[in-house]
Amino acid sequence: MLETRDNRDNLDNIQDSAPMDEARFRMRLSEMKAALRDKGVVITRKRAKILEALLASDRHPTASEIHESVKAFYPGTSLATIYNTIDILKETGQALEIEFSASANRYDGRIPVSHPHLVCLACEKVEDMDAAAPNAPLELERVSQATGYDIVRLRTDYYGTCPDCLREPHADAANAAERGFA
Amino acid sequence: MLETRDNRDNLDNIQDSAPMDEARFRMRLSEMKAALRDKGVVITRKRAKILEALLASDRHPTASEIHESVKAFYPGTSLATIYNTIDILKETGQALEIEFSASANRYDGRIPVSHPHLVCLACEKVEDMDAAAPNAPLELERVSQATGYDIVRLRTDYYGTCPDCLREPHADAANAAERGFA
DNA sequence: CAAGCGTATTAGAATCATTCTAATTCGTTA
DNA sequence: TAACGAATTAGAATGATTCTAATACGCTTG
Repeated sequence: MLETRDNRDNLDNIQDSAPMDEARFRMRLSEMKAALRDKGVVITRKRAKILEALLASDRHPTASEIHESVKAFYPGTSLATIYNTIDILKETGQALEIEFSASANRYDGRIPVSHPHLVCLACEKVEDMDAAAPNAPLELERVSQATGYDIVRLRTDYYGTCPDCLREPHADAANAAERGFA
Repeated sequence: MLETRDNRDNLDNIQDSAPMDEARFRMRLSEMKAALRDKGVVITRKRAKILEALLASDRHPTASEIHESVKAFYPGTSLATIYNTIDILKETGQALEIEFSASANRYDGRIPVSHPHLVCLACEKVEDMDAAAPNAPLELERVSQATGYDIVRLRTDYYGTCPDCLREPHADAANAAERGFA
């Protein structure tokens, strides 16, 4: 362990995450369901929709965005159910919470382990920066050793303005609907 | 620009931030005051105390921790004044906000530019990881170029349990009073 | 099909950090 | 001393999240 890694030259790989193709979507979805069932959690129809909404959005949805999405199918759904399900996903390691105090938290069910994000301060979307993940600045174990902390998670987020918002200064959070091929 | 940097071998430098010595404290304090005056902001006695409380704490205080600290000198002080002053500090680039949604935000007036933090999930303190700053994983400009974003800030935080809390499982936020040589 | 049990779901209240508001006070300068 | 703008205040408003206590649902067993 503690292997040395050279960070040069792997920047060419950086790219924001592409929309998930349907095959990957289905695979990840059953992965999540399986993980929940393993813990004895019942996959109700509402919960299934919540998982789908989480995966279908390519902007890392908030609890309330998921809520809107689910209500299109099950109008009576309560926000509490969304939070409840998200909690289970977090506990089982199936979703990553990306905390924001200024606005609502966002959730990543596609890549539930820590990885860099691109956060647009204009439209508030959050994109994955997939390729940079292996670039993780300093590995957890190494920082643990160096600091005496028991490090369990690394958060790396880049804040700025996304290309869309750079082009159209007034593009706001509204143009960020779900895609939803589920 | 876009110079290549090798990230190997500079891990030996990692260390959490030491308490600020008095000389550095005074220097940074007048730096902050000067920056505010430049913007036409009046440095009232209360505001001076707020700056001092921000600098004196080595755990990156919350607004309400600063409030407590200031109330020891000016009992009538309102929380709104704390937030008000923090806002000015943020606007003038004199303090960095470290957002947490689960609990209150914390503020860094010592090193107001983006740098890695060590966050203890047990006692909630936030320490600077000074030496790792030059290690910044991927420079802002480089990520900007690679992604098309206009990146303005990088957040890098390591979450875990600090050495103190590892030793005493029940050390809580209470044992984190201000030092206060101001 | 009916009864019973545990989980899921609900509406609404509670919490907590933060922001807002409108009124008051302070500091400075004339 | 008067007057103006900035600073400060208490308390209300906001908004995300969590809590609570009651109800509904889904499944199993008789």
